[in-house]
Amino acid sequence: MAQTKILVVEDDAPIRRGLVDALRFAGYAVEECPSGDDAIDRVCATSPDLLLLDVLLPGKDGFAILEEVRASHPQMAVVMLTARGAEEDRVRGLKGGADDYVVKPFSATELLARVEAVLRRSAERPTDLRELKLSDRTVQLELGRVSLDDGDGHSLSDLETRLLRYLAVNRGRPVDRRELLQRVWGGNAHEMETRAVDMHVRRLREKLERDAANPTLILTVRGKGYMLAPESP
Amino acid sequence: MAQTKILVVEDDAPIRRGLVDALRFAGYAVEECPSGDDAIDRVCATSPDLLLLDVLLPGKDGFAILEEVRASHPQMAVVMLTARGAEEDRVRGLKGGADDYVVKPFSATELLARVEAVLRRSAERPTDLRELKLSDRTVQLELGRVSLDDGDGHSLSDLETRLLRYLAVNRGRPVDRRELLQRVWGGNAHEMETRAVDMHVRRLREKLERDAANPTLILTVRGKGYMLAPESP
DNA sequence: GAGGGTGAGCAGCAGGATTCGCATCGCGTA
DNA sequence: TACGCGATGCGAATCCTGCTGCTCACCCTC
Repeated sequence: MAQTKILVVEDDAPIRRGLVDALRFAGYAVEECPSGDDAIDRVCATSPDLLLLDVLLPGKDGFAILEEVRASHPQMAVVMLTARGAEEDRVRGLKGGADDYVVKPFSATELLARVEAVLRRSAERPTDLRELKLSDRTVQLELGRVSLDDGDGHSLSDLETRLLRYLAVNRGRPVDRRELLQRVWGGNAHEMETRAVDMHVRRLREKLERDAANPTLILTVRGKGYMLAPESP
Repeated sequence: MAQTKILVVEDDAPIRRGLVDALRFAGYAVEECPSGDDAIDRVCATSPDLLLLDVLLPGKDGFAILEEVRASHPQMAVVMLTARGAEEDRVRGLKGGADDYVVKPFSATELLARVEAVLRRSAERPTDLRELKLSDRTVQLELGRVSLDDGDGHSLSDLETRLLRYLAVNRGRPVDRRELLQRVWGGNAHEMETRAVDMHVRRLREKLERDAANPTLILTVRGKGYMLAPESP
């Protein structure tokens, strides 16, 4: 595989310098972008593997950029740089769909550790899921069909398929409704009710579960979201 | 790291002048605010590292401001300026959660000494705690999860997580119940029973301790409060 | 050592807030 | 018209949180 590419969006020149040097030294291909307003264009132009995004930027701020990036690149790995002490920034960042954050001032070691961890996680996600085995039924994800072992099944809508695929890719981890909206719906999902997710989970359950009232495949984790039950061995 | 930022809230122009000059001279970035009514907004807008707050202000007084600031920025370092002789103001200030106070009239040297001391203390508290290792279990403060090394664990409520974080940040020092109410609960916590703290400590213990009846992690220091046991080497 | 006073541990409870599930409706498109 | 999709509203379940009242442990004084 080609060299991993990282785009650094940071206005402060010395800090940017430090970031770029540290990442280059670690073997990454690094692009830099000093302005928040250009960030989206640069993301589209370079399509990096990971985006390192400062929260405090002149012009468009980090959260706005994150939102736009998520709309067009739902899968992109994003690490945010937040100021020390700004607790709520971190929460906001993570809720907004960042994969991790690093607190300024940071050590190069920590930065690299976080970046590597995020990249590893995003690499681990299987992207070529075609088939999903759930107890006694099989879902053909590219065809959007559920087939039961004992005969026929249902067909899934496009959205349902994408939702199920995302849950499958993150199998065993509860996925937040907001994250689902971000990653599955994409686009203008931020202005949607999160309850829309519930509806689709319900519809999925009706097609997948043996007893939709007592789900065993798509579990709800109170306060966290939904989770596809881990594969039983 | 960027310059340390201090917000000075003081109505008397000459005194404010003196404060600002002294602090600037010492190398701090200083913002000033002449009115008590704007103070909160300025705090939110500039998010300073330290707030220097006069008690006697036209409009909203220093204590009211302190209370509001504590509600939204429980970690912020606050030094109060009190008039000479107003003993009870100092007590009230410290009980209200100020970190220190300076008595007017003051010398620049004394002011700087106090400011530096408070900043040093608050710098010692790592604010970007994400993970807490307690003997054989790990607490993920971001997610509010306790996981035992040998399998599953519990999830912590929001309040529990904040409480534990505060104890962790002040690890090894017994923390007063009143201080906990101020810093963890924030807001209108002063009209609460301090026993509410006990309750939550108990609940934390039940989730954290191997034997909740004989705590080894969250220790009670009689007459002082609670303390997170210092890291064993 | 006895006794009183204070602080802390410990259920249990109840109000309130969240969160979920579900039924239903309306809208737009094929 | 059928279908997919999102919004809305309601009820139920669940959780969080602080209070009350009791007991127990500790400390101090006598």
